[in-house]
Amino acid sequence: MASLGELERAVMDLLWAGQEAATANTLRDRLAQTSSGQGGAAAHEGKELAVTTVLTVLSRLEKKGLVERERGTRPHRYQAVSSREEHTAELMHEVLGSAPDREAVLARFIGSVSEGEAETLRKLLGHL
Amino acid sequence: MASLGELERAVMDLLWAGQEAATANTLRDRLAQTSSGQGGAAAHEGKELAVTTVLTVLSRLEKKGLVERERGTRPHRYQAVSSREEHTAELMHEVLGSAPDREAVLARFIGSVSEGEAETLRKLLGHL
DNA sequence: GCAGTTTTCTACGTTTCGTAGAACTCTAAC
DNA sequence: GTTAGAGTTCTACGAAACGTAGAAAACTGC
Repeated sequence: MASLGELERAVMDLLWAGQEAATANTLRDRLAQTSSGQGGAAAHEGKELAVTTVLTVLSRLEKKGLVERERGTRPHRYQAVSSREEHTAELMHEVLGSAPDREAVLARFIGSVSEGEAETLRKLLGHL
Repeated sequence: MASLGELERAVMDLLWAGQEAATANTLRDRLAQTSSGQGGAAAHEGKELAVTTVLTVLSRLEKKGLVERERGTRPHRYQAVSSREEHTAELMHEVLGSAPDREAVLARFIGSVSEGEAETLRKLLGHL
């Protein structure tokens, strides 16, 4: 129960991009616009989706614990529970966690990281 | 097309555990045995599967690029394309790769790694 | 109270995965 | 060289996840 579908991801991308909570309608509009400019990460191009579709997806994302909704206001407002970075990092831990030989995996992982990122990691590890 | 089903994972676990290529029959037998001892990572307990089931799963894993088969010998022999560590590390890169802010993700990731592993990482990074 | 907006319920088509029978293809023994 | 048995491929079905959305219910402002 970790991976997202195409539309689910598109919605999360919007929620992660905009810092404020958004309504289903807003999201539907943004989904329709995305990718009109140039090739972003939008698989859902100019497609005009029904609002109910977006709502269904949002409910599913809520059930998965990725999205939180304010039920107080009438047009409910939705927002990501954690930032994209937090979520991605969590996912990485999930992937890593299922391995009995974590250190060996980390070794491979580090082996194929760019020098710039390696430098960043060194700094981060120094702080511990 | 990255995540595995329960049975697919069980099969991969066997292929990763045994260093030699195995036949579908062998795998079926091992799947049946697993977990008789104590709680391993075997969701597929004493269940006796049909060989065709195992073959289907192996074919799917082959299509996904996780498994390789020797077609020369008659009972085809199957083996993992890459080690579990390689595969897991690759998965981690996949997860990370989809993020625009890789460094921020790495920061979060490192932040929640055990001290022992941090030490390992420091060593590995020193070698670059 | 009513019209419009918003949310929930229900549903259907597609894909993935567990599962396996039926049919086809080898190989070894005769 | 034919055949029986082992092995592989084809085909298929049920369950779950996901994209998609209409119908119905709930709410809000007038």
